[in-house]
Amino acid sequence: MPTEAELITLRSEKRDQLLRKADPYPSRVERTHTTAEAIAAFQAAGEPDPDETTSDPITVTVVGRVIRQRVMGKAAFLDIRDGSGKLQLHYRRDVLGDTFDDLKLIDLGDFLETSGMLFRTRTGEVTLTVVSWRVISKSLRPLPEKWHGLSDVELRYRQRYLDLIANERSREIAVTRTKILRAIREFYYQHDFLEVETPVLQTEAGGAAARPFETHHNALNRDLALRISLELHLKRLLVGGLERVFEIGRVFRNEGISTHHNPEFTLLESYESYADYEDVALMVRDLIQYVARETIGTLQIVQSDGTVVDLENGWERTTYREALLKETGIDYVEHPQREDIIAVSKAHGVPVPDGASWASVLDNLMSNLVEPTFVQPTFIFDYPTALSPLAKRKDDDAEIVERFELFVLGYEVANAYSELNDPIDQRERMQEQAKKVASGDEEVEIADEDFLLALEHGMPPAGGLGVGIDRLVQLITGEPSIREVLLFPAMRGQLNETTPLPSDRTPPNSTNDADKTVSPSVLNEGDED
RNA sequence: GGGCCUCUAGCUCAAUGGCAGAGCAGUUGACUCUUAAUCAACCGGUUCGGGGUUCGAAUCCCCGGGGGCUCACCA
Repeated sequence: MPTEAELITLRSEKRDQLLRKADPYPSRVERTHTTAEAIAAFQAAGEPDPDETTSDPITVTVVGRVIRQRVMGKAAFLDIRDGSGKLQLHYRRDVLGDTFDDLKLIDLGDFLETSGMLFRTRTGEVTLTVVSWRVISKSLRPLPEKWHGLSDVELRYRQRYLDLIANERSREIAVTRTKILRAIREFYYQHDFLEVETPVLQTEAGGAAARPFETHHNALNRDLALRISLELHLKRLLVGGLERVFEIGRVFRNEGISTHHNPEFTLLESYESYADYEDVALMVRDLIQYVARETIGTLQIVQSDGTVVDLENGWERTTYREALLKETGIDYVEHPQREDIIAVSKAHGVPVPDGASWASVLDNLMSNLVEPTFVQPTFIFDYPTALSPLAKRKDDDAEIVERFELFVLGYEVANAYSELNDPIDQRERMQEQAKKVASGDEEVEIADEDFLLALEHGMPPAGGLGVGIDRLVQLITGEPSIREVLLFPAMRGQLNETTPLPSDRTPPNSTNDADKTVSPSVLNEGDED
């Protein structure tokens, strides 16, 4: 009787019947082996046959969620899954007696605790002969289909738990992501970096050119912003004498959503005193190679479209000026005037937004015409000073800073510089940025007095790095959309209305007197609510 | 925000202007080595919402909503 409401009602009634026998939601559960451990133990013992008296059978208690059910009269096979894998269970009426019939109360999705002996079936599958079993969690809603699984992208993102249940690939990505984070931490620990945490709520969001989210602190009656980068606080720590620090943290940018942008994303930043951007370039290459080796065991990474990214050999270096010149024939230093660069941009078919500064027009050119061409890992060194208010100028050219960005698959994966530690220059550069706000450029670095105060106490020379973790995970998993590597990507609106549970469910403690086996016909008539 | 595509049973999908269907899941029955178990019967719909055109709309048109891709935006 399957509208969704009816499916739920049926399961609820099975729950009630289970309640009369035992609590289907016990808090204490027994488990001697994961399913993977059980199979391994069976094999390690030489696969003793429980029907033979010559050897001791392997007896285990395992737990897991029922994902398939094949009932054949007086015997049944159930597949359960736990975090380690799957195990087939064999229920036999001649072994279980009356408790065999309780299988009727089991639905796909329920969690079981089962004890018994392992054997190998005729068709070769390691299987548990169930001697005793019980329900340890009853599922009230039907799961996605067992074969086709869940493919509706919207449901996969909004109800990720269903995606994780139904799709192996989804579990794989989630696991790879945590392995990547662990490998990053290991790498930094090995290099004597301290992992630190800095504020998410800030009076002014700085360290990057992006629009922040605004919020409000009631007790202080004060507007606050969610951070857009980690940079300015981490540098304060360098001032304080922590020589090597890193943070992996969520930052928030009030911008559009795309296959490479989510409003909140995970940023890695690290700062190393007495290093410069050349040191950082070597480090980031080592870091990414280390992460790839530790997580997927290869440096040749196949993307979903078949492109192979080679993290072993690429790593070409070019400069900002060279890259633009080579790809477009434009030598930007020959176009120092705003009107001039705008004309060049338009001549190359790149539209110019109203009020764009010289720097943003130039940057636009790069991101439209040049960056997409770098598929294999490529460093672009030496950015125009106007684009990089927090980076140190080159010794021999004040208009260029010691900065590089790393591009893979046409998008930015890392950004680094020799950090600007001259407080006077820093103040002027921030004030320069402030002027852009006046002329209509909304996304610029703001002058942060607290940060400048720290710098004025002296910050050691340092090399800093920022890596978009979500994009790195995309690269390593080969996923073309950032939403696939975020467990809960940002979605517009809400989950569609769902079928509520029946309202007359009795809570476990209030003993309900018998009677209430509602017949299907009764259910059909009553359209309550 | 623009363009293109998309939304049908719990899930996966058919039906292109003419009675809204199948598989899985579910219920009942048969079945003690199955594994997408099998066999039989049954149950299941606000076709995303609203309006319109038409004798007749899942289908065509308009408005709105969700989602995907893409462009713009976005280091």
